[in-house]
Amino acid sequence: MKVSNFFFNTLREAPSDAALKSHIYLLRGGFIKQSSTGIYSIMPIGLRVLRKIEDIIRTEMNEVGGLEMDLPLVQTAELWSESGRYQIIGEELLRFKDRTGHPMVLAMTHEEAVTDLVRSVLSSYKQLPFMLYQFKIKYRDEARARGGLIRVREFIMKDAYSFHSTQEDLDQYYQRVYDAYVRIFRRVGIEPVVVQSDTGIMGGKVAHEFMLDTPNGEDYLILCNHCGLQANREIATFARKPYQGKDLPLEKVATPSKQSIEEVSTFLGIPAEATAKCVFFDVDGKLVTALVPGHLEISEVKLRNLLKAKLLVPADDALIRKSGMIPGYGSPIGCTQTRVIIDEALASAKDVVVGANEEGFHYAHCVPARDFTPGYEVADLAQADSGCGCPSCGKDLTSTRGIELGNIFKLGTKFSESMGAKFLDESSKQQPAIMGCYGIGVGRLMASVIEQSHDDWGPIWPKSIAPFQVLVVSLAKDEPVMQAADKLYKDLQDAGVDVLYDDRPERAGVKFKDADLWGIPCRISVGAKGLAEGKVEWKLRKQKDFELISLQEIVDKTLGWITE
RNA sequence: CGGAGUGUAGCUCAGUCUGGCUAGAGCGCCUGGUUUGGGACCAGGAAGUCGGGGGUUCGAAUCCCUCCACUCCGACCA
Repeated sequence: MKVSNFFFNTLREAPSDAALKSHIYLLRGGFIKQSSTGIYSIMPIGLRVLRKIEDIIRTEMNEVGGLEMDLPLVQTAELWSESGRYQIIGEELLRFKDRTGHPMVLAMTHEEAVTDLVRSVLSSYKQLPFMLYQFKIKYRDEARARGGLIRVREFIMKDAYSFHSTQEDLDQYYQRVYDAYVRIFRRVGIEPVVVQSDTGIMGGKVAHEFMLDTPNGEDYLILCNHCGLQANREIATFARKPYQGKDLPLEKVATPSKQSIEEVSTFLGIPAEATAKCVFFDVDGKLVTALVPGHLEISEVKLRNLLKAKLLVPADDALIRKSGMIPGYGSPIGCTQTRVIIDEALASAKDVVVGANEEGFHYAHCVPARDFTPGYEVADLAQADSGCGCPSCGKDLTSTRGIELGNIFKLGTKFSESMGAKFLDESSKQQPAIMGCYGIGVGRLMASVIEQSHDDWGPIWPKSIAPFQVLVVSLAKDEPVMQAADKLYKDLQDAGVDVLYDDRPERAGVKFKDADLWGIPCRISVGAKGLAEGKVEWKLRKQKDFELISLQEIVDKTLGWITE
């Protein structure tokens, strides 16, 4: 491809609404154009990167026996009612009516569609197992798209679905996909952090997320640097260090207008760990009171999973007071009208400060096991944080942020059961297929590679997914230089190299700046000086300096570099 | 959905507070010339419903009302 024939633009300055490096360089290099919030057009050079990422994923999916197919983007509401998700999922699912007034949705994921497809074909265990996958537009009506391609509304996802006759078969296959995922991310230049994750509205029990470790990530990860345990903070378990004070009788203390943990602990001169944080939730219209040690946060995901709640939101004052609790001074002591759940750490804590359920008063020296009457439940409720104990080795955990690149779920029979994707087993018994599902956001992956690989001048693509592997630049308009550059371009093309040729009559500086913004990993410059000695300049994007290579050797050197 | 902010040329922005000539600059783009190794220079040129609507006023990019779009933080997130 010649640049003079290419449709592109590069920006000297970054648009002011881009904050992340990946967003800035995708815009400046002309890879993408924003159409509206979270919706982007992909320019030719950007599509070349996306396609190369897709090819890598496709190869690895085929490697584990995947079969590529294509499912509809527009689906009927009935399909989503069958699984129950039409009712459960909120506004993120875009609903609309077709011309006949029939309720429809834009698919945000394809479990329903694939299960519908499979149930129409599946009848016997002899057909199992198999895995179907696709690269498909998803639409999610995100409350807040952000960060360029990191979080968008419309995006291409590789989604894959496997079907099995036994749990063992799924377990085994799940591990194969896990390994394939690690290979995929390594091939695009990312060493993923794999964490245990919540299964959310997908149902199922086991799930992993493949994350890019970066301060710009929107997920929080809990890691143990000693034993290697890794989990999403939403579900990370940890070893408690319950506060152990003195054995003293409960004592009511005045804490006038001190409501927050910080205010109370400062006022009483005690550490935050020596308090109990009392948080109220509205769970399907009923008040649930949850308590964690004062220095920790509640994990709403843990609570939601525990309660199997559909809707869990912070309770408003009216609901709290109606149930006999006082906001800011709440505690389970003497409370009878709400369900009380306390974190494991509090169950064995001693001498903590809790609310007195009375405006302006707290209780000191509380021993929950002794004083929380009439009753309570104990659960893993608190969100792990750096400094908490590792649940397997006991050492301190650390916290970091990450971008979720892909995930894998053991779905089980959630969809096959509710939608009737069943088969006859060896003993002629009807069984629901056991499913797994596996996703990767392609555009997000492209952006993540830049997040991890760039310098002050632009992205640095690994050659596996670069828009072109090699860029040939002519540095002068005079005939000998142009002819030599033309010939080199043709020679490289003939040798099968994926090459872009900057044949524009621009100054060298302009071409070099564009080359950096395109991030093409190898640049070969043809100039008058070098040509006088029969040489051209060879420079890798990630290196500072170039070396002179003779025209006779340059094609072989390039081929050698490509197959390195 | 809460909080904060921004909307003037393709991009970056000035002008708005304190209303007043024909709405500006740099970059980019077009024409001609001069240049030619890290975003050159000179001359000329095209390009704007000042986000939309309504209002106040002799007069609105500027003041008021309202709607919209976009960004960031938070909530939410298969």
